[in-house]
Amino acid sequence: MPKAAKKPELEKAYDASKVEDAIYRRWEASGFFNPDKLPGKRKDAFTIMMPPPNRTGILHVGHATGIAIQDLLIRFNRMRGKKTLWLPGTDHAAIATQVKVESLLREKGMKDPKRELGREKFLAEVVKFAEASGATIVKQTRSMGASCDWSREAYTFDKERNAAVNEMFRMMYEDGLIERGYRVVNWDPQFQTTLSDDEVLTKETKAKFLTFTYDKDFPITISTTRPETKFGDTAVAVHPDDARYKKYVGQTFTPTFCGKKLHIKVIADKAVDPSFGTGALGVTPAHSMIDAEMAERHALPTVQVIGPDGRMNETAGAAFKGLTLVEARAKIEKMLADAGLLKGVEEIAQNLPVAERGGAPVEQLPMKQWFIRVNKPFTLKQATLGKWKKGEKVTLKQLMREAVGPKRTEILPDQFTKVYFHWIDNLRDWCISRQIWFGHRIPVWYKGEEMRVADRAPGKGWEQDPDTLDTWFSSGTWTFSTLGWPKKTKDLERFHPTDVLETGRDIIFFWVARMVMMSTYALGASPFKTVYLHGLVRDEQGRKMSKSLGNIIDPLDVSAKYGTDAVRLSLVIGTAPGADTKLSEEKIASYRNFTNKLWNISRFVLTSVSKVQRVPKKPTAKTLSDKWILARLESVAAQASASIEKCEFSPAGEVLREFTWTEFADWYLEIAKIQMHDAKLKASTEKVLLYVLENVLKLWHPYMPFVTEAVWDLLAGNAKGKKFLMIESWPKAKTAAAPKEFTLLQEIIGAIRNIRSEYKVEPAKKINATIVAGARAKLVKENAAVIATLARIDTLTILPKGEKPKDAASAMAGGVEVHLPLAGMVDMAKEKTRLEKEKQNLEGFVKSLEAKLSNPGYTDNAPKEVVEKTRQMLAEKKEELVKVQVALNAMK
RNA sequence: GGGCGCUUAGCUCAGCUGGUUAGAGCGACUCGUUUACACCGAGUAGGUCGUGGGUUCGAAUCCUACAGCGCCCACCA
Repeated sequence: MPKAAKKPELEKAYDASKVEDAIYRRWEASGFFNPDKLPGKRKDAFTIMMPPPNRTGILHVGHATGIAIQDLLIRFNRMRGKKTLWLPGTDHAAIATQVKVESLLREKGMKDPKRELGREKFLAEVVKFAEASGATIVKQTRSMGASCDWSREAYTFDKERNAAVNEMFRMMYEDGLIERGYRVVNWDPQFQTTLSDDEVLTKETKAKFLTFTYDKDFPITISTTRPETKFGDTAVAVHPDDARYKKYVGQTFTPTFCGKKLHIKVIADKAVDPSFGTGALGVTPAHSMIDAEMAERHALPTVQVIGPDGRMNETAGAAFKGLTLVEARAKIEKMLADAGLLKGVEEIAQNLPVAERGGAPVEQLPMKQWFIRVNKPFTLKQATLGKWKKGEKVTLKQLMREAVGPKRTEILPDQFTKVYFHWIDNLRDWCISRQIWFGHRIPVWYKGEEMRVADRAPGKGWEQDPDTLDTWFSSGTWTFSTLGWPKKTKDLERFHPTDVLETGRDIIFFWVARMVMMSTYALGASPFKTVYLHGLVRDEQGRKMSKSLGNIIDPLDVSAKYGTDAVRLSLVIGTAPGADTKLSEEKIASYRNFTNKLWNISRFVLTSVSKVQRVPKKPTAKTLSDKWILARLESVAAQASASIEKCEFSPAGEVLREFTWTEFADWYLEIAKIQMHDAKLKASTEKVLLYVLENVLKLWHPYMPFVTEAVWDLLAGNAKGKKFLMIESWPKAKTAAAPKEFTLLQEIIGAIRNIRSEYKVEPAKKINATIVAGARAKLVKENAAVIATLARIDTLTILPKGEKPKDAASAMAGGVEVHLPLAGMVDMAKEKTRLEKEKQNLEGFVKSLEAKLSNPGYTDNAPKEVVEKTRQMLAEKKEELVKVQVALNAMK
């Protein structure tokens, strides 16, 4: 044990790299990351499920942002006495990981890794990679200081999560929500798999827009950018009101298009825009989802002419079979031109659908796949969202819509609620089967014509569906599969629904919506109370970070250089939810400066007090400055707490920063130096210093866990029952009015400093000051030492009100006059105009408030607090009005 | 095409439901090494709040039109 009186030795500059690892190891060893091991009675739970990073590589700065925000919330709530669970994990990310491993194997010289290795060996490679990647991610998450419960770590592809996936599939299948069907799907010819609508992006390209007829006898001219699909046309659609084509509607033609005979029915559909192109369009039900919908309305047959290999198939005719789409397109154009059928070629801008991964053009093809039906009513097995009872019929879409909104799941920033609803309204059935090897195998077994849904083979001769599930199917269960579902565990009961989901705004549809769907469906409750979305972290010029631009800021690199706390601050302060943020090393360096500032504040306090000790209770304030700093601390704690509760991390951080740097360090610390010279004030000043420091450390802990814990260790090092700052209790927060006299004191000091620089008094030279203090004489007298030191005055003379300082010439000789109150310097004419304007404004304001309060519609309907606040404001404004009037009268 | 935003100091942004003289950080400039900190301190300069109109006693804030920028969704075939 160190001796009680021994003072800590602190380095001049804070060196994060020397302390962080050890601190994290001590936190982890304490067990306090685990909610079950937290001390004290903790009734309320606070839960965050960490969005599992993909096991495709390493953490980037976006992950670091998430970790910083989530850890902030977790540490804040842990200190506030909540039973906090932050459950970490990783995502197998099916397609992304498989694609990554494939390309790694190619780099090693394999030409077609999947074919060369076969399913089993290839999967072994993927698993090996995923394991290594998972280990890296965990290590990196630790180094960011994440206080998550590693004992509950989950993986979207482990046994428990597989059980949850299978159970979810079974339930939905039995409710008729999962269905196998032959439908037009998004097909990625490069990776040979289906994609969900959300995995398809658009890319702007130029395309040839051909206008032509199928053959010379066909009466209607159509246009397309994709002539190769026209072999699959089964109709031509026109608008019902289009007079040009009315006579053909209902007729069937059998034109020969580039050597292939078609059966074309002319149909009328309101979806057709008569003003675009020729006002007629060839309907290709097999290769366009829009056309497929039209085909459904008109009972048209589907003819597939493009194969899964991205080439023309035999239905397109012998002359075209095997051609790539580009080849076929050129050939058709030439044939049409040669036959004199081509009426026009135009170059137009077109949005080409491409795969999110790989970027290959996506084809729309009819295929037999598994779908989740979002518009199909099913019978609820439990009361849901407080709106529906067990046994009622609803659709998944209804559930997803109802779960979000005021008093339900709240999305921050608010404007994303609209985006969410917009997406829900346009949502189509979700294709969940993928022709990817890496992923949860579809739990369906076939034997001849028979089909069963089961975890394991139902018997001999059954073969499992070769496909796997869309990775978001398993991620959708994340908030509850991580707690043991489908088993009815204690964790599930205690920690679900979770409190906050913090994630990137780019996966609101992919993930957030799917979690809402799965949780409301399976558990009858929305999976989280608040969704906090962060934006993209960009470089200092606002560009996306990418390897090719070489502008990537690796959170681990900069953490090593500037300290993890600095990196976390730079990601949390100065950013707004949902908005993209720009990050630069300069910004990180400025927050490193702040961590160092806090370190040095601590160093000063710890080395200048006679005894390092904790001061748990608010000490007695002996001076104006003591009163001021203690009141400010309380207000700041109240403000910061309120802001953090509302997930306003940046404002809270700014308030704390302002308090710590400007108020505590620049003002109070300087004053404390003076007070500590006074034997009568020494002991009390030390207590104030220690007390404020202790609370500053607490308030900052969620933002900068490492440096605060490091200092705490020094502060509480000798205390009995020493604990981690991590589990200390959050400062009690009340708003307290700081004494206004202190502001005046600051003004006096400022005024003298100004005069010094006005007279260009050399800095080292002390001056004499005569203060005409008037009514403030008491204040000046009591704080004479502070004024004299901070303003560097040698002798301070306080003159009673009305008496003028003697010689103006003394200023030249180093004597300075300070006239107080400062209002004496104000231009009277200007002041009068200002006051008159203010009077007018106040009168109007008072009038409007009175009108508001005399309106029963307002007083009866508005919330009580709001009405009360209005009353208070009225009283305040009336008082102000009187003051303004008095001031005006005094001027006359 | 539909939807959602943004435009405030040289740069990055705060500014909540209208209410003192519009703020912060970074940068610039001046001064200063006083034993917590130069990863620092004391100061200074810099804004007709995108433009026009409107509502109001009062507008950066509300409404409206316009201009510029961004994001999301859909694809006109």
